[in-house]
Amino acid sequence: MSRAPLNPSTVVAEATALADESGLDAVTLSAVARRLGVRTPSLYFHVRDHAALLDGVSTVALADLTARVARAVAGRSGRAALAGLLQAHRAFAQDAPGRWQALQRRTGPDVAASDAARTLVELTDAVLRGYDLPPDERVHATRLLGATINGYLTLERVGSFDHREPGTDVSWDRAVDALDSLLRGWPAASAPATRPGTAPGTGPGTAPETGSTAP
Amino acid sequence: MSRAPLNPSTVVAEATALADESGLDAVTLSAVARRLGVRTPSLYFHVRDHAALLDGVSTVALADLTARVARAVAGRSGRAALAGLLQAHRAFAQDAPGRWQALQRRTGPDVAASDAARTLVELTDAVLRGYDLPPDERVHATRLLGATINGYLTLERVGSFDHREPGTDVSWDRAVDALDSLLRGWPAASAPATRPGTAPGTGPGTAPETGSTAP
DNA sequence: CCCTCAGCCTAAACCCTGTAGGCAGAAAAC
DNA sequence: GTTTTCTGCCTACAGGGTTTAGGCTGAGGG
Repeated sequence: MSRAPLNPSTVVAEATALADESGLDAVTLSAVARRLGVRTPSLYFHVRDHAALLDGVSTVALADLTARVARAVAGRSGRAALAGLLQAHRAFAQDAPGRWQALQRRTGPDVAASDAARTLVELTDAVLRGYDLPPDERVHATRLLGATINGYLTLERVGSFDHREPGTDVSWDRAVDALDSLLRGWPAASAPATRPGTAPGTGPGTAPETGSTAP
Repeated sequence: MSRAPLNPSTVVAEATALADESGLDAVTLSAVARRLGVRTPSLYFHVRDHAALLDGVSTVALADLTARVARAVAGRSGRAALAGLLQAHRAFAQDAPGRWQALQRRTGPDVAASDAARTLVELTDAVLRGYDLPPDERVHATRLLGATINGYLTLERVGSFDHREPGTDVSWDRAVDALDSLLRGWPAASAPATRPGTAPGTGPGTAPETGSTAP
């Protein structure tokens, strides 16, 4: 096997492949170096350290997820868009488990500040705009939605749902219905003390509250 | 410092304390041995391996969480019980972060089959019985509830909510309202093909779908 | 007394992360 | 052409971790 020169994206791609095959815990510099046919210290020319390597995987993962979500919600609104959004997340977690795991960790600031992170938030907000939510409630709904997606996929992944019937596909369908129902009938805030400065803007510094992580 | 003889629960207790102080990743056999004033290999008389040590922490965590939930929902029903359940989880995650982390991992079968795990499911089901849910929908609601709790606490912990206002306490309150609203108005299943064998029993093999993990 | 065993120890194999310094070849400068 | 620079790899090593194997010691039992 002839050895092409390494570069950072090659190193990250190999780490990403390894993560999806064997889980994120298997991504060590040693293992990646072995797969690339070099000695471990040689990788330090291309990635700063182990955490930077994992941030690279997180970045790839975020771009992938964002692209999937964009495709899934394009041209849809209301429940169909919501279902698309949710299913994109679940399919991502199932198709690329290592990449998905890479989004469950606390990442460096570059990942949180990336364009993909911002796009993902915007896409989620776009889905929520199909529901008649008060503007200052949108951030709460976004967070709850992201929490639910992530929580569900985590529990599914670690087997928490394996111990009783029915299988998780049915519960997933029910969850989509439930979330749609919740968003259509989002409860009014009981306290009238709304703060004047809480517009749910998605400014450029916003990392996704919808499933990926931040520093 | 005189050295009392070690035993498995002492070793696990030290690991638990270390987890809460420095995070679950800091729990290595070496670190625990150092804190106990013994050499690392000496721990193998008391715990089988690293995974078993972490399972020990998970077991302690589960018992703690279950006790907290039991206290929080006792004598309450409806929204108050739900709020108590949710707040017990959140307080647990904040008071004992390492213990909480220990419940986010895939554990050995003993943890999933423990009495505490079963009790936790039963307590959650008891809370849900305060809502007018069809019996065969209860499992879906339980899973969604557990997913949401866990997802929220995870995202909060890794800082996903740090990037825009308002703070997460407000979103938490809104989430409690939202979940209460959802459970009160749980959507009917659209497909009439209910399977005949799907009674939502909480048999003794049931591990908690409400936040802890399974093998 | 001797034997057993619990509960610790050391030694060592193997793995990982990261730093320091060295080497070789290609490209740029003279 | 030669010399210099730099990229991109290497080895060596320090320091940390996990685990197995075998040894030692003191207490308890026969």
